[in-house]
Parts: sequence; structure tokens; C-alpha cells
Amino acid sequence: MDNLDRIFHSLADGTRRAIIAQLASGPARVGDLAQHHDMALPSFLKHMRVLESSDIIVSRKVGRVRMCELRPNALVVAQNWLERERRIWEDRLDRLDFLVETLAKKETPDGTE
Amino acid sequence: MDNLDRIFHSLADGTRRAIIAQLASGPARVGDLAQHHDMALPSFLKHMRVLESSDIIVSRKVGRVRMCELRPNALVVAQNWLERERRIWEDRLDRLDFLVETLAKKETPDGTE
DNA sequence: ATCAAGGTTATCCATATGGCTAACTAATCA
DNA sequence: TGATTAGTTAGCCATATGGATAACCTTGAT
Repeated sequence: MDNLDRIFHSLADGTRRAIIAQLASGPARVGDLAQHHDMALPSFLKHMRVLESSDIIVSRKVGRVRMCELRPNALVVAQNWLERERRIWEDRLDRLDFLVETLAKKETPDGTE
Repeated sequence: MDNLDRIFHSLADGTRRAIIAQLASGPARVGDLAQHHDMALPSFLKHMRVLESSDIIVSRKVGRVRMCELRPNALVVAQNWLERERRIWEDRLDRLDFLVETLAKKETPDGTE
């Protein structure tokens, strides 16, 4: 699977977006994160693994506890893709506007608008 | 399904991102879009329907041809979500930096750094 | 040495996804 | 009126996803 595939797929789920939001305010333990989600721990851990596989979060084990942290770089990659496409679209609209304007001036070359 | 779920899910596939990229340069017919993708037309149409269901594209039929157009607003919604989370994360880091700086000054109150 | 806490692994299940082919409809063209 | 073009619908299939439970393994506390 493509890298962007994994990133966007991670984001396409409310539970995972909530985890990201939780981690945006600072690192946390798996258990603390899980408390806010109404599902069995193994199900929750699957979401964590999805987020890790797309490098949106990292985690390391400290004793029997696992600490998790956001790595916003993956989010930036996603933003960049969106920004690029949006810009192509908008530049095109700008050129269209310019074209329309130019044509309008040609139709009224005396400048009476 | 949530709205953001649908948008991000749409983006989580290379074929669909390619369609978005194609449409960023301007509206196009289904057939023209499909030509660049190595899959059967019905499979391709499924991707189009996914994109439409998340309001990333719109289409209307003109005669026997279907014209498709990008609607970048959905992309902006996605960008906004990403931007918000990233900002929360970065504001937090800034506050941490400030804290560290403040503590450092307290340790060297004579200003010798 | 035992027991509890905090995850983790292994399965299992229903539904969704992404691909296919075959058969169909509706608009143009000759 | 036919034949062709451009989609569309209806099914089929393999794999992925998101949920569950039960059993297990470490680590920390007593």
C-alpha cells in the first residue's frame, strides 16, 4: 500500500481521529487513551496499530505501560497533498477569470465596460 | 458514516487521488478520466461514486456523456481538520519551549546563559 | 511467591471494499 | 432503421476492516 493510502485511511475513522486529537494535547498511555472509547481493548489496539503503521503516532514500552506520542509529520504530508491539488484547481480558476476579463475588454475596446 | 470519514476514505486510494488530480486541471468526461486507469469501466465507476458520495466531485449527464467536476470545498474541510490538530500540537510544543526557557533563566539568574 | 495491572495474541464474525464479467439502456450517427 | 458509443446495473469473488471474546505474558506491588 502507498504511504498516502495508509495516512488517509488512518484518518477515515472517527475513533482514530479522536485518538489523534487526544495525542495532540500531549503523549499518553494506551490505557488512558482507551478509556474514552467504548470498545474492547484489543479492538482499540487495532486502531493504534493502524495509526502506527502510517507513522502518525509512535509508541514505546516503559515497563508494562506503553506510551504513545503524535508525530505530526504524516499529517503535514497529507496537508501538502491536499494543498497542491487545491492550488492547481484555484490557479486554473484564476486563469479563467483573467480570460473572461480579457474577452470582455476586447468586446468593449473603448473602455466603457 | 461521518462526513469526514467519507472524505478521508475517498482520499485513501491512489486511483481516486489520481482522479482528483485529473479534475483539478478542469472538468472532464467519465470516459476520458477512465482511459488513464487500467481497470474495467464498472470498477472505475465505483470510484467515481465514492468521490461523489463525499461531495469531492459532482457530475451531470449531458446526452449520453457524463461530465465531472471537482468541488474543492470537501478538500478544504479535510485540510481544516488536519490544520486544527497540527496547531494544537504545535502550540503545545511552543508552550513547552517557553517553559524550558523560563526554567533555564531561573537557573542562571545572572543572565550568563 | 502470589496477585493484580496493563497490555498482547489468537481466533472468530459480519460487513465493506475493490476488482471482474455479462447483460442492459439510452443517445448519436450513417 | 440499424449500428455504435457511452455509461449503467447486476451479480460474483477474494481480501480487508472493525468489532468481539478468551487465553496469555510481563511487570510491579504485597
